[in-house]
Amino acid sequence: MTVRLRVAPSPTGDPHVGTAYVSLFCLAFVRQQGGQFVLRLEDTDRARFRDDSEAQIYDMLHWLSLDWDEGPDKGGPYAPYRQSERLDTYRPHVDKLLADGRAYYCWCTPDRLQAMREEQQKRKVPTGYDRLCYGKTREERTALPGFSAAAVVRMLIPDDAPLTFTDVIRGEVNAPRPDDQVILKADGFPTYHLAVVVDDHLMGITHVVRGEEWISSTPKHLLLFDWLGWERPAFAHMPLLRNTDKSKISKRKNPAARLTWFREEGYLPHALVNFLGLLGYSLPSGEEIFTFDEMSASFDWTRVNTVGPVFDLDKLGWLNGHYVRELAPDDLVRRLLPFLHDAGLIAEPPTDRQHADVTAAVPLIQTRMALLSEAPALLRFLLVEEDSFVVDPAAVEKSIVGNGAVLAAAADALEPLEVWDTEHVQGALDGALLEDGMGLKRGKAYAPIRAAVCGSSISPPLPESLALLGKERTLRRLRALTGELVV
RNA sequence: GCCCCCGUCGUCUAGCGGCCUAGGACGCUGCCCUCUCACGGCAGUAGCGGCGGUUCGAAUCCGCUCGGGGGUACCA
Repeated sequence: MTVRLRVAPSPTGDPHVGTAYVSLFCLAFVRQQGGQFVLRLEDTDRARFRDDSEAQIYDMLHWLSLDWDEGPDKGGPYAPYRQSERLDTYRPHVDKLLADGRAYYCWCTPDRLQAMREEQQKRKVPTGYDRLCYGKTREERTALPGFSAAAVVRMLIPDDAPLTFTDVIRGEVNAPRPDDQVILKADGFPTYHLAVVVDDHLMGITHVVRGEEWISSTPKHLLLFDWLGWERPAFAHMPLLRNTDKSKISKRKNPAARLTWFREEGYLPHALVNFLGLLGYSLPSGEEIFTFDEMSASFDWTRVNTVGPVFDLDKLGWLNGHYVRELAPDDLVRRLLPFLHDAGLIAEPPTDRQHADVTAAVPLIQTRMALLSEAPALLRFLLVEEDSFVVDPAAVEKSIVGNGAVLAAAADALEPLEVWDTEHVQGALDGALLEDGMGLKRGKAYAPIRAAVCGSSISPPLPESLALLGKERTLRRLRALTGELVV
């Protein structure tokens, strides 16, 4: 029997990091077992529906190479994969439950339900529907208060509803006793609870993998599977990703809750995948740097933790830096180009000169960034339009004031160079400024030059930087600051 | 309020009764390398929430307690 798992995001806004997290674990298992992974859109909430969300979900999962075998975009034997297009498939099951006496119509208004809950809370009893509508015809109900013309359908939860189930991550789990849950809304759409059960069964899903937040509604699903005469799937409730304050990760408190944020900030997709695999999970080998295939090969649900991990950006940054350093230089160049363009440093597409400059400079900055978005600051001195070049005032204050003589000496030493490369530049500089020249230590000598030419007190190695910059710009920047600042 | 889940360094984790005076990683601190910043190398810092049991022996099992989280919707 082949394993079939699914991820079921709701297109309600920016794709959520939890979708990628759950997808990764599903896929690790599916690929190991040779099963299928289904992408299903749970778009039954018309109020929160966002039009562009679906395309973004595809985009981000593709970016992460978390690919599905069946879905709304690629079809499959159980199409359609959008719940909004499956409305007809839910209705017969509702009718069956109604006919079997497992569900009933309810005409209560939202106001009445809210008042009822408030009153229950005041009395310190569990909140839940009071079954005012149960067993009544529409006509009988009309006479009572809080009547609404549009009816919903509710489950009739029996006293002996099963509350225990086996979770492949947690073992035996006790879940709370459910309320008479609405399964069909007044607008004719099913609620998540009905739709998920019907679709999971019809699509042959063998393992329901979802966030821990769903544990409390699992008994409703159990009941539905049983009532409809369907075999229950296996359940795996993943730990919830957390904000720093331990609350469930949210877009409001944490930029990392939005998947698009990672790409915008210059994280590498395989770094993010590796990091997500580290949250609530560890490989048997103890290795922390691993690929999807390595994770998949040894994947085991029982190794998934039950505690919700805090999403630690520091560690992700370190991992990203590791992967940046591992990139082939031309690959890094390709990934850097969009960031340099967004910073206004290069054209789109880049000129040959710009492309050559970036290619030559990449080896100098590869160990100097954790995120791709840090590249513009590192390469600004090289790529900026000459008349836009400015020296950071803090660097002027710190390294240039009082060192005009060093700049002048450096310019004089570089001026006659015929061959302009790292070796010759460094030779000229050292000859003029170190023991055979001004008698300075290299650190002392290079600081003002670095500030004047690179515009900052931090830069890639100096001789290499000057070699890339070229003689003309180097001398112009040195001369621009020599005169007025000599003490 | 009611119900459920969970509890090892600041963070991610290893541990599944003796191998633990608790291991690794990130972070942080110091040192080395060094033209700045990084990278790299080395060292250090810091934890089994608490209290009772069970046991010859508990981070590992049980109970209570405290703490955290989630659910409690015609949202998913």
